[in-house]
Amino acid sequence: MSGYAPSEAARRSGFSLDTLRYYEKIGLLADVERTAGGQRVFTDDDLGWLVLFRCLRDTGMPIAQMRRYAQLARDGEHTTDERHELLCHHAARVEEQMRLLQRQYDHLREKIRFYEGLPGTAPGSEAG
Amino acid sequence: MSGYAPSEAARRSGFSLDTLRYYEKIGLLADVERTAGGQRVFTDDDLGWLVLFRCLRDTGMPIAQMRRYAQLARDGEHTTDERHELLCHHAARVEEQMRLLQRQYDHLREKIRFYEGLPGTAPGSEAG
DNA sequence: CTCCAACCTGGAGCGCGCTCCAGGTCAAGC
DNA sequence: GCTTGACCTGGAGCGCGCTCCAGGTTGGAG
Repeated sequence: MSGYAPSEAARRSGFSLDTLRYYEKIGLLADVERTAGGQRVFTDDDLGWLVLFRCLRDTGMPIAQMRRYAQLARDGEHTTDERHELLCHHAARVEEQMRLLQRQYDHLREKIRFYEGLPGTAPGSEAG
Repeated sequence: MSGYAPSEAARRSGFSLDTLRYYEKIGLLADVERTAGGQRVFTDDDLGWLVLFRCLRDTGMPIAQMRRYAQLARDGEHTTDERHELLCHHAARVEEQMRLLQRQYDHLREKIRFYEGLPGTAPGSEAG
């Protein structure tokens, strides 16, 4: 069950080996277990964190904030409120991001419609 | 109607003065008109381009591709097919981006639900 | 005519998030 | 035991998209 070689962890998480090492180096991923010889062994727990990091990264959270979250989690149960709040704030930002993306996507579609000769919109100021 | 000072163009477009100069320098914005003394005068047309650039930028198009699009537009009418295609490809990428964002947002919401003690999900591997 | 805020230029610098490298170590298979 | 590919470290480098700076010019208000 538990105990993945770096390459396996990379494959499963979708992060590169360098990124995994980087995440540990900057203290995002807590110190990863090692073999006697010093090679990393990733646990299911580590993998769980990586899934979370991918989620947060894909939704645009800066690394500094992920670090903060991870640190809070390491600090123990009494930080759950703060972690909850952090995620809620982030979710609100993601919602805003989704609205903006949708709006600009609509603009883009309008522009494309213009190229397809369908009316629907006056060309507006000429920009390509 | 036409003829905006740099600060006005910045205000209207939401780009900084430095960014406007940068966009011209790299050939994204075509050569902007100047006063006798060399100060920029932005036209409605320029503003139209800036609106488009904001749309493309907000949807994640790299500057190199925006440049390509702008160059095609400058090259004339016979590039409309290619421009259309470029925008369509981009729109497809944006759709994928929106799906990913939605998916990860759902994950995030699930995580938040977990903090709120509502069941709905097993905690899964412990990651904060 | 004077002033000063807004503008100009070329070029350096930055913040982010990795990515790559050199030079060395580890460990599984033969 | 030897080979070989995966792994280790510290640190430099990169690509993107700006952002800032110094030192000089412009141009509208008073």
